[in-house]
Amino acid sequence: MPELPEVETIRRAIEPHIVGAQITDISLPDPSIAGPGGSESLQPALGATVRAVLRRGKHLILLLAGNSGIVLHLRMTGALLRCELPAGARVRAVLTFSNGERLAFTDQRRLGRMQYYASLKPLLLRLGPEPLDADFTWESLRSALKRHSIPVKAALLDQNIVAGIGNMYADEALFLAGINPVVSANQIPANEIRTLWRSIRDVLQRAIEDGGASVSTYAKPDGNRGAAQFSFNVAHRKGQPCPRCGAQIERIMVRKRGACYCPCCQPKRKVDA
DNA sequence: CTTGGGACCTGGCTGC
DNA sequence: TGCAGCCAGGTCCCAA
Repeated sequence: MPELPEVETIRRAIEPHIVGAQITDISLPDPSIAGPGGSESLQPALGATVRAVLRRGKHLILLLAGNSGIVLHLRMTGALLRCELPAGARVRAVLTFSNGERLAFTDQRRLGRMQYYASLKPLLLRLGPEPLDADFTWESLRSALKRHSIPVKAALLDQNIVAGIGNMYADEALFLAGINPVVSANQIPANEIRTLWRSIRDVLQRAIEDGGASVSTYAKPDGNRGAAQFSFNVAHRKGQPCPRCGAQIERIMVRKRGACYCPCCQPKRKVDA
């Protein structure tokens, strides 16, 4: 599923091809992708020039005039392709540009969205810090987690606490930090939060370098698959051996979401060393 | 303010 | 074999 590394991979892949070009056509085979406003809500973007391609959390943003833009969210099964469409692709929207470029938004499950924002400010302010930016410090993570009694896994998925982390990378970051997913966010000692902070950044950075993780429908804009899934320690590896200790990886439900972890490397209570 | 639950969505899987 | 029903999970909305 597209999380921060997948969206960042897409951003880097399309940016050089559409910055400076005008949007000459917006076709919506599935108007519901634009939300309640339907096709008409995207009309203001017609003819506009793409000034930059940005990412904020899991949102992909085509920055247009002033503070306006088109915001895409791929949710579960969305993909953005500038290649030949695979057979059976569920095309929900097609953007055509003045330089001949064409981007197809495919989305099997129709949860994805592509919407025009006259001002991007509310969206940008609503989300938590970017985990790879300098203002995301371990102290800022500590103060955010201090306010929450929910399981730390649920806290990492909360886009207001930190933006861009989804189920896969939350599991991976917690594994690297040796933290059990059900531990309350405000019960984690400072030294472990520092380790978690570093793990979050390491996991995301490495996944970007690998072009994202293709575990289901995710593909890069050129149609190729990412490679980050080959480096997973616990995510999507239920029943397989932990790469660190060999114990069997378990899958439990945390707040209605699946969580994969190593019961040996991520104990609820630390044993004295 | 925080927390929890349901809704959305559909291909793939499970079980009768 | 056929099919009902569950499951995956990111986000929004509502209630407590």
